[in-house]
Amino acid sequence: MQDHLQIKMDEFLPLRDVVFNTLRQAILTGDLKPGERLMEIHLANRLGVSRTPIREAIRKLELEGLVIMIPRRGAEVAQITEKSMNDVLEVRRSMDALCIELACERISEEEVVALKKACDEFEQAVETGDIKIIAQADVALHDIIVRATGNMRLVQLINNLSEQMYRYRFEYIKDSSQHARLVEEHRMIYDSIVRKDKETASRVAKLHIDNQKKSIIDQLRLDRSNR
Amino acid sequence: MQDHLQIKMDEFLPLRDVVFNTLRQAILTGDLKPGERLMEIHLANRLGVSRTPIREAIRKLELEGLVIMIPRRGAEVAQITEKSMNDVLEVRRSMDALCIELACERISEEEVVALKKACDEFEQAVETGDIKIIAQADVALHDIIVRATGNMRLVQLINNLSEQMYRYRFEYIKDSSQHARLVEEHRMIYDSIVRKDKETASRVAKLHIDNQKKSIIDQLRLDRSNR
DNA sequence: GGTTTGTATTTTGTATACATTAATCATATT
DNA sequence: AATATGATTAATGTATACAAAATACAAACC
Repeated sequence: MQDHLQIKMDEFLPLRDVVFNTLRQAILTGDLKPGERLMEIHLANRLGVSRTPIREAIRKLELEGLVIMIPRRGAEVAQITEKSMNDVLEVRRSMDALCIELACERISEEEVVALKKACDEFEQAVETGDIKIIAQADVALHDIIVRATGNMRLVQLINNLSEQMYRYRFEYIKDSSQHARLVEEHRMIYDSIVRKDKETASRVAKLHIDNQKKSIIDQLRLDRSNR
Repeated sequence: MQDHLQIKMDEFLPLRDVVFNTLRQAILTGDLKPGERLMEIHLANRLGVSRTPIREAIRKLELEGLVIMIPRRGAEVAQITEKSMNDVLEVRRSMDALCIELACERISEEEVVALKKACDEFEQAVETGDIKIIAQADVALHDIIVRATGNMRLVQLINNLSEQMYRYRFEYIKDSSQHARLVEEHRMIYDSIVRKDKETASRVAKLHIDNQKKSIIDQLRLDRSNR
């Protein structure tokens, strides 16, 4: 683990939640790598807190599937296998389709405007060529759709599933030959939501995931062979 | 909280997991009621352990959505609102459809046999008229289908969603006028899986949830008005 | 050489202690 | 009488202490 694991003090959150967010972020960004052990005293010293909040944070990470517990040996960052990624993508594909169908039914006028804006901003982001900006614009756009469902449980589940893909998504975005396709897909999604065309919307959403799948899995394989 | 909250000692599980399972069960069975506070010292005394494993169990229940945390006030059993139940059912409906479609593709010969057996056993369970036996047979049957997907993430997600419905499911099963319909639906599910007819299977799975929805929501309303 | 066994060390699992904040309740004041 | 206020109690948040298990490593043994 490189040493930029640092706690961001949020004055009014319990330490356990601060630690939880910190570790979660570290895992998602790859700062803490799969297989790496999370040793309590170590983390406690590094983050300048006691073991208690560390342990409580780990319990949540455990349930979230980001770390696995080995009894009497402690926690380590969960390995992402090809199988587990396929499982995630399979569910995500279906949930995204559900999201967009519900969005067709329930999206508000303001949200349609926001979605339009997000589409335009994504197009601009693509033009900058900056991966981080593009990824951020992509998240913002999808977030609008997910929230438009009004289903908070669904929001939470999608977020959890997205987590698992987080690290590997970048490779797809990096591939600039896909950018035109992405912009086009987003516009199709926008159009079909506006037209309340659930059929098309759902098809595009699934296609959207299918397109990402190959590069995510490739990246995953590459990652594994590099260890 | 009535006083049959008791710990079941599993020699080789960490206490936090034993406590987690105990509290989880207590919440699902309604032994711990929505809104009821989970006070650490009380629970610790009652279960004969210290606060530490209690707290760690609560962290997991928190992420699972079964309890909510109020800062500096502690945990209480999550209220199940009509909205949150609708959200759950909406996602569950879609996931069940996914499950059964995947099962069509991937179910093994042995699992088909097991599913047939589970169907028959459900029919027998219905004949006994015993709610608990029927509910159990129902769970067993659905479990086979979910597992037949081979998607462990999906299994985990469906289990989490089922939790939320757990308490309220019984009312539907109690209504014996629905029994014939249930048996019929199960047979249709079995048939369509054997024929690998994803279209029909998916439709029946959704219908299956839709049929349960009304009585679950009714029960929820009744539950709320009784407090 | 390889296996085994024993000891030291590390790490987790659990309990407890201390600090801080929230809730309670009685008393005083207007 | 109603509201404020202050002391008391109780609960959570955090840190630390202690016990037990796992690991690592070295010496003894075959």
